[in-house]
Amino acid sequence: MSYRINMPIKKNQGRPRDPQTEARILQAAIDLLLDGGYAALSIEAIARRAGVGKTTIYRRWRSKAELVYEATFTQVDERCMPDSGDLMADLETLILALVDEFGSPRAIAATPGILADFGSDPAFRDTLRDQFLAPIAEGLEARLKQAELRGQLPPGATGRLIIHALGGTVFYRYVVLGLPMRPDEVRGLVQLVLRGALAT
Amino acid sequence: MSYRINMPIKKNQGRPRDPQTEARILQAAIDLLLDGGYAALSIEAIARRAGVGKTTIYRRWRSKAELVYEATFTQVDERCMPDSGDLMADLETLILALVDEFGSPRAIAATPGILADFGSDPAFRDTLRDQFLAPIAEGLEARLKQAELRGQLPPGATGRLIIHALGGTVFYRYVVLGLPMRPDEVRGLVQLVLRGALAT
Amino acid sequence: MSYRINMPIKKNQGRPRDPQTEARILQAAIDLLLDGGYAALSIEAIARRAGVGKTTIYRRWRSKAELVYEATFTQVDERCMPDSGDLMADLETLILALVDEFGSPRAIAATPGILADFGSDPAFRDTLRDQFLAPIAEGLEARLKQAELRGQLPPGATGRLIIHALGGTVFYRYVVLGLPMRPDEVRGLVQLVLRGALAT
Amino acid sequence: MSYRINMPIKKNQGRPRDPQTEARILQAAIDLLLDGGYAALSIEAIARRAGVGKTTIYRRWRSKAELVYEATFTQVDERCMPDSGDLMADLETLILALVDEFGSPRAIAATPGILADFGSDPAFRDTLRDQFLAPIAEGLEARLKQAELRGQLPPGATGRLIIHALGGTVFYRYVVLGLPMRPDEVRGLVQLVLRGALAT
DNA sequence: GCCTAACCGAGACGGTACGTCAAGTCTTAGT
DNA sequence: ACTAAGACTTGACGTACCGTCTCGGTTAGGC
Repeated sequence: MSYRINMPIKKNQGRPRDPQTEARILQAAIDLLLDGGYAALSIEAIARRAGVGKTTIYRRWRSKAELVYEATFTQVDERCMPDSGDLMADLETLILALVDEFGSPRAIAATPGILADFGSDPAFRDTLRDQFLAPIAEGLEARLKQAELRGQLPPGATGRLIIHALGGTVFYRYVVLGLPMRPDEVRGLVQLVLRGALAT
Repeated sequence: MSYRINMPIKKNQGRPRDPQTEARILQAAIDLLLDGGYAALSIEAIARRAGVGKTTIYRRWRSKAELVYEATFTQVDERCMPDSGDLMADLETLILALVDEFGSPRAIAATPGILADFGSDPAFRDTLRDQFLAPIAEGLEARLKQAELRGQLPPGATGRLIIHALGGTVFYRYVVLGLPMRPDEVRGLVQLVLRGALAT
Repeated sequence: MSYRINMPIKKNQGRPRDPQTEARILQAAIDLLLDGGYAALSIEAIARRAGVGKTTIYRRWRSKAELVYEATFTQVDERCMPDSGDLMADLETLILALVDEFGSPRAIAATPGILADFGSDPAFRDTLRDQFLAPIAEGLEARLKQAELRGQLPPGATGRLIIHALGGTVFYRYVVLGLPMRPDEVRGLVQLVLRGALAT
Repeated sequence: MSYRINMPIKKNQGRPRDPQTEARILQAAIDLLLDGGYAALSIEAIARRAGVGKTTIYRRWRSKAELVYEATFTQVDERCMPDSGDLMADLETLILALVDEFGSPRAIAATPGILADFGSDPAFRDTLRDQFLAPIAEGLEARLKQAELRGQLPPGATGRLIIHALGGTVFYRYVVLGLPMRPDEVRGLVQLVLRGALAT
């Protein structure tokens, strides 16, 4: 269910893992990420900085990408779709939150690298999609469906398209172009897409 | 102007470069890219397969990313904005061409890696933007401006947003999700965005 | 007195050691020694094969060398100098027994490694000399002294030299050259050395 | 022909190996051997001290044992059998030279480890036998054969036995017991063995 | 019938070294 | 000046063991 794999299999055998160790590793990864970037990041360096053996890292994460992913995106599961009744306002809130998360220095530093490593590994891409994006997308999709039923949106299969257009634009700005999005740009984007959907 | 750097400095001294060598290197890069992915690609392997010294490669490209970029995206400059008078049809044509290019196996294999390597190098990101994206974006922007003047689009600075929304969605589908876009999805996207712009 | 160290300190407190555990460990060591050699032997592997925790091994032996030594050479103390009156026959008997012990597959596999590990540890070398070689050497020396008194050997300090020549030749054949000694070669050796001593 | 393996195959292709590099590596190995012993020696440490990449070492030697062997025993080929007419004096000279070589601190530190590593590798043991011991043994054997023809030794196949007894005793003293041999002990050994052979 | 202490298995932990791979630079001989 | 080959230093890879430690749990004798 989790993107983490090396959970201990048997229940309570052996010395239990030190929970602080994990925090130290993740923090070391973030620190190094911020001052060297993803490419300059190595498991060795993380281990060195965290004061930890390499095995201790490999015991927990299968690859640099998974480790950095966990170090970078954490609040994922807590995010949920707001529902104020005003669809456009809710979408704006959601995208602003997305921008907030993707616009953080650590996310900017980490995302392209993670994407590249996940690109060659389908399982990892699924992880990303399921763990990180799916929750948002599902909440959003449900909200759109609901809006459709309420008559706020015309019926049709535009839901997925809206999601991809909103998410894609944000990704594009941050990952490809490296240009942050101002709040008014977010509002403009939501208006553009939502009006387009309404006009269908 | 070009992302290629190591042009011979002095004029015509010494043995001239073998023009076939370049082709062999690019072909080797493509071959290896297709069956191992970007991460499994190394200058050494390319040199080995092309039957070429490593120096010969380093003389021509500054990095793996630049080499792969050139090997992957070539028809770039030749593309231009169609102008049939029907804006929506023209946009559809353009995005279909973009999808065609991004959807090719070699582009799918190369893009995330190139992006990651460019992400940490601002100069390289500019290269990408200028060489690859700017020509499209500029043509598109001009076309939109023209449409605005013709009264086919309401006045306002939505041009850049439209471009980012269109490009971003394609990028998101191919690079992040790994899902190809069908022609009808492209048409849906163009309609969504354009109608949104019109409704502003 | 013994090369084994970690005997329980306090008398009979706590759960007593399971005597079978020791046997299982030694057996595991022998098995692994026979199919992988001394170098491929690790405490971890022994523990794994014996179904035992590593601590259980470290509680009993200080090092791999000590463990393997005990696993390999066991009948040592029981051997004693034969005394039939015929010195040459007795020596032959003794050396044949030595050859028997050194020629066993497990001894061949273990000896060079043990020697190497003991080489850097003077205390361990003494252990080897005292525990393993000294009993033989002493019995032999006494026997030679006796022969001297009986007039079967000329007086002089050749005793130790004889011992080293006999032991060294066996060692050289098995450890250095890896060539087994046939019984007739053993007889030849004893004759050579003893006649040499008599001719002094 | 040589125990070194990774000689360049093709003739004069590529950058030639720096001859000084080899010397630096061997010297580093000797230095570390002398103050830490064979067991504490690692390829990494040698590379570090020699200021050399690990690959540069692996390019030249297959294993630590081969490298140390070359670093330790070098004058091998130059040694030859003296022939003064006096067999016993010649043997004494030879064994004194052997003692000299095996008694050096570096040889004492290296030999047990080399032997152990060679023990599990038959090819390496052959190397040792052929490269190092065979030249001595052959010269010695020829000399003994000659002595036999001259009537200085009784006819018979005692040659090999004599060689093993002499060499074995020296090995035993240095490698197993760690006891140096004094010149008078060497003389005693030669006398013992040679008189034994004469008495046959 | 507890208590205490040692035993035991499992496995986490910080290390060190392994042998391999690729990076980018340099140095040959030859074109 | 170009080329192919390959030596060179550097540094990271992922794995294997080292010897120590920390758990839950067992097994005895002494109180």
